[in-house]
Amino acid sequence: MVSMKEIAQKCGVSVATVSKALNDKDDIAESTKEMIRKVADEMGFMANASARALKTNRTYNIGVLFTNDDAGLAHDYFSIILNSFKVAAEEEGYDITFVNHKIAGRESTYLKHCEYRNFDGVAIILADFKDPEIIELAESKLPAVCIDYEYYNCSSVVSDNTKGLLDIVRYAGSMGHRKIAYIHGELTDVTKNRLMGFYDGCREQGITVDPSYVLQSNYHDIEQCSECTRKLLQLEDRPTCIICPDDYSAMGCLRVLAQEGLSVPEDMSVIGYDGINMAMINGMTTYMQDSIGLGRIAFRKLADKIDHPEIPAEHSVVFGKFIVGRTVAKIGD
Amino acid sequence: MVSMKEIAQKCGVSVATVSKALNDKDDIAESTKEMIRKVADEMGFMANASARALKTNRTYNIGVLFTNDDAGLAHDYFSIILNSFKVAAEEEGYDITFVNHKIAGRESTYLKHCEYRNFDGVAIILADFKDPEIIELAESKLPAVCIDYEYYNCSSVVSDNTKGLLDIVRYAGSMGHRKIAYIHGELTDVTKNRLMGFYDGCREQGITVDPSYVLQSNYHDIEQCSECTRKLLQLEDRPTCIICPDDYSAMGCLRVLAQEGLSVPEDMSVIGYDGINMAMINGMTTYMQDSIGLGRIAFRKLADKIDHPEIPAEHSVVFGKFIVGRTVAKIGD
DNA sequence: TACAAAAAAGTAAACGTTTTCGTAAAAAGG
DNA sequence: CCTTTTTACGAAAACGTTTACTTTTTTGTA
Repeated sequence: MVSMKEIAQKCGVSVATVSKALNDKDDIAESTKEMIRKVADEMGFMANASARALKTNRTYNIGVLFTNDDAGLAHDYFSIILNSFKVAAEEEGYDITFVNHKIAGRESTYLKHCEYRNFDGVAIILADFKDPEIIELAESKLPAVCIDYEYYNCSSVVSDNTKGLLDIVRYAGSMGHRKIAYIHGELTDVTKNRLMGFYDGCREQGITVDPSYVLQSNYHDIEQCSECTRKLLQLEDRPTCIICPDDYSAMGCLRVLAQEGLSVPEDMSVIGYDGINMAMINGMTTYMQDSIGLGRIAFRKLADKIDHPEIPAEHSVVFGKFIVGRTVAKIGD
Repeated sequence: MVSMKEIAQKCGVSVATVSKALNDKDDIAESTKEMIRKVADEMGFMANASARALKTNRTYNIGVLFTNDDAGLAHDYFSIILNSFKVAAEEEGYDITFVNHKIAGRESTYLKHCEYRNFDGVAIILADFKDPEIIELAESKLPAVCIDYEYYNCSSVVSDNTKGLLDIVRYAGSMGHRKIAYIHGELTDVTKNRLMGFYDGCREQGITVDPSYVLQSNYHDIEQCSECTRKLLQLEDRPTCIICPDDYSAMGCLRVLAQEGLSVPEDMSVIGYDGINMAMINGMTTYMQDSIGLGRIAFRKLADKIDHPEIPAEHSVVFGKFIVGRTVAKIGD
């Protein structure tokens, strides 16, 4: 690896001059800069990020927390957010590195890992938000941004979950559905907001919610959602429309319906959530979250926080879009 | 950030002793080590990766090349490989950072980026293998491993593409199919091997391949695959079975068949490739690549190369598994 | 021409580690 | 009790940058 020292020698100037020339400082003559840049190119010079970081306390590297549980990077919804975050970050010269809790092979904490790597900031994209280690990280001094979760002094970007469910229920209502079931995910903030939207929507339509129509499953869990679907089918007074926690677990719902010989949407209407690729291809009626927007805005928030650590935490909401597919029937005429 | 200097002061020893104690060198008394470790813990000490890297020329950071084109990180097949690579790497104390060709916001090359960040090695997981920048990277001194592509002096891990197609054709043959179409991807090494397996299988079964049954599409391209499917349907003598480039683009094939009012598998059999989640859920007959194995083995190869740069490039093959789904009918009885 | 001001370049310390080499003290050997 | 070996630790240089400060050179002005 050729270093500034070698360039300095070849150019007959000091190392400081080389550094300043390559960083385009204004106390170096333009002619000297050009000469140095030319030689640096010829010699195939590349700065050393470690040395630079050591001196400047800035790595231009962002930590990303993305759990390996569940589908990990293959998660159909969060992987898109991550990709969009990555694209935005690279656009502005940041690299991204995954945060884990090992350092040099031995156990550590997420926060320690970030300190070790000197990340300029961290994005908590997919994680168990109740994990004390995650909380420690979010509440630390390190600039951070959370996706789909709000901590007190950590910026966040969340989807408009309340409106999402409201739109869904309104649509179902407009199609004549009065018996609407909602299989929701674990009771996180996201779910609570969606439930709020669900109840609001029902109230608006003058629908009294049958408590047995509201079931708890888990996000991204096909089996659980299948199980809940079976329960709904066993009810004396079946719903006519089932809202699933997300498009992926909705596959479980669809499978059970197929097994029971029910066709969608003729015998049962189904609505998903997220707008993942597979759902769109298969004509699922769903609420498409703006995952690309989520990732991009999350990066922006984080970059702002890195540049201006004094700005207070901000909580942004990103709006999605209701998608009319082929899984909801018009009924009751 | 508390540094070794502060610990040294508090302990009344030198910085060198602190470093050696924390790195468990054997010229430090056990009692001293314990004392230093205790104080370090109390003070919340965390080493500085940049400083360490500067001194040791080792970052324990691996660069991962994963293009943003196409689906990017949301790619149903490669994201699983990446995840498995990530898990394996983290297991052994490596971090992973994405490689791009920007440094501090200005254009650069992939190789330069790796030099800048001092990666110990690089994994080329999803990329345009004909891009000169990628070739430069693969052929460089930097320890590297490629997935699904072979360069001369770069280790690689590839899937058993020939056997994959052989198994597929054998199965189709065993189900009575003699008119088998193959929509393949771009003419890469992967495709060439698959074509070899395809022709081998046909020969084995005594099937003369009708040239109009072999069409070129692109991987992961639903539209192209739809288009090819339409072409096949227009043939006077239609095939009875269509093999698609991959499970994802097979969705295009299925959609066209549905549009034409053909049911699968009664009117047309369809076989995919990859064994992605969506395909498995939907009962697709396909060849499941061992993507988890691919990622894990790729990491192992890379780690070995990092530890022993002198070992020559190795090319490993990972075997997959044929999956019998519900998209191929038995015919001809 | 002389001198101040501005421009250009250099000096040296610092960032936080690791590691080689040196040395004092302790232990072992005779 | 003296010499040799071993053990435990420290001093200092080095990794490749950046940057505050100083020095030298050039330019401008009277």
